[in-house]
Amino acid sequence: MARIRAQDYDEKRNSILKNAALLFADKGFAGASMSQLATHCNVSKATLYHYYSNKEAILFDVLFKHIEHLKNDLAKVNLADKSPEDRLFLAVDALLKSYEDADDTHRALINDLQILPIEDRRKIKIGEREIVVFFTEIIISNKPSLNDTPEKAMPLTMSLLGMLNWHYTWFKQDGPMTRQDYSKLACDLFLGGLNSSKI
Amino acid sequence: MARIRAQDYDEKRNSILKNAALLFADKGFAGASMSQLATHCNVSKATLYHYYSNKEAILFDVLFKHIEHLKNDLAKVNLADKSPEDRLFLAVDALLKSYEDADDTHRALINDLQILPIEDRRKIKIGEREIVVFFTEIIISNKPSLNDTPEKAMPLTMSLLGMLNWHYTWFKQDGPMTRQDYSKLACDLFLGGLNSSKI
DNA sequence: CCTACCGATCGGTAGG
DNA sequence: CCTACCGATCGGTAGG
Repeated sequence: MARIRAQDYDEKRNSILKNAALLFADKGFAGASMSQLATHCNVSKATLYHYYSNKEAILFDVLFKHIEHLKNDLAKVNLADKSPEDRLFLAVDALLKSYEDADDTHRALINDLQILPIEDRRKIKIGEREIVVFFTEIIISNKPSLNDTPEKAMPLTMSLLGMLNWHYTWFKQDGPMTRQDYSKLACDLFLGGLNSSKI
Repeated sequence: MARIRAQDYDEKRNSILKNAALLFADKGFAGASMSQLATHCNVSKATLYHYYSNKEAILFDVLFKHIEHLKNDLAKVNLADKSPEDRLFLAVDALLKSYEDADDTHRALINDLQILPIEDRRKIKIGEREIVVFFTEIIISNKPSLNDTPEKAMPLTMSLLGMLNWHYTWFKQDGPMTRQDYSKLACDLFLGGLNSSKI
């Protein structure tokens, strides 16, 4: 009989990731200590080193899985047989929804990515770029003439992603506007601008 | 005869602020040590404590002066006798220009503000809110009907500021597009959307 | 000889 | 404004 992993292996690993994201987001990578993380996870510090070889490996796993999660949620959206406008709305709404339980990880990505060694950083950046390309293609399907002015496509995509990625700084969970309301507003604003005479 | 300050007092203080912003932005507040900062400034660690009572006081000064600088640059823009569209463009362009030599400080503000104690944080937030109000008023002058739907004005303002504040993550100094080019594009996109039928 | 940890402590370095 | 340090805590690892 083959040896098996502890039955709560995945559960514990997920607890480490979740608490690490929270601590990294709140105190920054250097400000969050392994001791604090251990306390938050109700395990010993040695246990953390059983799951991860060092602190950086935890940060990498947090950020990498975050990007994978976003990519998965976007890939699940069924865009076939939809109008270009609907495709944009569905993608924007899926991204904001995917951020919903990942605000900590989102903040850790923005604040702490540069801590990682170049090679790890590159692996994260590749995933980020896939998401950018995903949105760029939808945007171009909404304005095919962008194929003639490719130098405009990137700044326009980053303008939309700027709106969405900045969302966490001001959005109030218990305000009058839901995340889906904002998806609609951001899409209307962006598409209205994209189709105006000046762009 | 009254005692005078060292003739290079301001120069040295500015060097501390500039190098601190760079280190905080690159390594995060906790990851940037006072020893490293002293080395970067070519002074001893004790000298830093002559200018600032502790590490947090340096962070506060970096962030507070950054906001003051942004507010000053915006206040200098002459908006009188300008069309609403021109007012928005001038304000957006002034903000992006003000960010030009302050990318480090901008990143420190985004990453490390929450490190500060609540009272200091509040002082920074007050300044940020003044900037938001400044832009909200210009946006409303471009679409007076927003006075009837005030719940839309804030998310719209934050959408514009999201584009501008996210700019540092993708903008390349030596790319084909200048900051002023992007000011124009962001304004056209935003105004086009603002004036479209859906908003 | 493995996996899954624990209490205690290492050599260095942090802010002050 | 320096050298010389401190109490404490850091990330990481020892034996069992």
